[in-house]
Amino acid sequence: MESVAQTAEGTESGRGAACVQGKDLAYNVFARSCPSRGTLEHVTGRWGSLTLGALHDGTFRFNELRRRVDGVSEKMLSQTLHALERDGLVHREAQPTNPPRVDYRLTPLGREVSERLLTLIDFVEGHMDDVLEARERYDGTRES
Amino acid sequence: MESVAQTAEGTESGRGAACVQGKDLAYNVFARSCPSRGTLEHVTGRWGSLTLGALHDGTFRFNELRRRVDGVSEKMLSQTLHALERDGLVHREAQPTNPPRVDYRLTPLGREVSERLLTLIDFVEGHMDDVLEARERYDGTRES
DNA sequence: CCGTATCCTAAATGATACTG
DNA sequence: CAGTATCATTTAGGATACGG
Repeated sequence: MESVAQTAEGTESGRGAACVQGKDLAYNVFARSCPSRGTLEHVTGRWGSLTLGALHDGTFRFNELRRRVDGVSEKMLSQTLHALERDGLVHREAQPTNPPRVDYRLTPLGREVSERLLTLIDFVEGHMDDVLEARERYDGTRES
Repeated sequence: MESVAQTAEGTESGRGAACVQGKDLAYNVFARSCPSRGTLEHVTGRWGSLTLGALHDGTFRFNELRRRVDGVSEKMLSQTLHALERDGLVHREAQPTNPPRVDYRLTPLGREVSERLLTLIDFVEGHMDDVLEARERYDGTRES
């Protein structure tokens, strides 16, 4: 009987141990080697978050997405889309035409994720002035 | 007069161009080199997201945090906390005692961010079974 | 206890070329 | 168009040692 992750000592409030094993609330990103941590990284990763955010606006082809996610390379977008498709967040539909046409869109699950992600993104964007101001204060009290 | 980022062509719906310059809604993570992208990465990054999530539960000392964020190294936690402090999301309070005692907690802004982040994290954790199932389907239709 | 400094490895990313 | 393959480079990350 080996416990999967002994995150906290037990005295504190929230989110301790417990990853998988049993019935309900079993996943815990705070525990190393919990599969949910990997998925969270796909979702919140540099390109994953932007790709999910872009797909929130509709259905797009590969190169359309590339333009919407400014700065992403072919390789990274391809890799990101594969990971999100594998996790069941993105649906890929290839038309057997010539030239080929491939459409990407969110699955219902992916839509729920991107909804919550966009809530976060919009909040951050909406408070960038506060962040930039905080940075100036932080940097100001330390110039050597 | 050089436009900062020509993300989309204009035909599509949402989130095109516009980063900074003027009055209100000016930041756009989808544009390369928009400062909000950097902050989003601090917030959603591998250790940033877990650190903000851990701090949602209260005030913690450095090594308490290290235990809560299972697997983080001293170096990464230190770096992460500095970035979050600089962005005005985390407050650091050092007592001049011996041995030293340093407490970390969320700022009001950081709390709002972590709230939205946790909404996302909890959703992902709550649907890991769906994700894992999707992965099996994905992998199943492709075993060479 | 709370870190920083250093060194080193592994992973992520970018650039380029090429295929169906 | 929609990618994959390969290679070069950058960056993140871990281990360790040391200092306030």
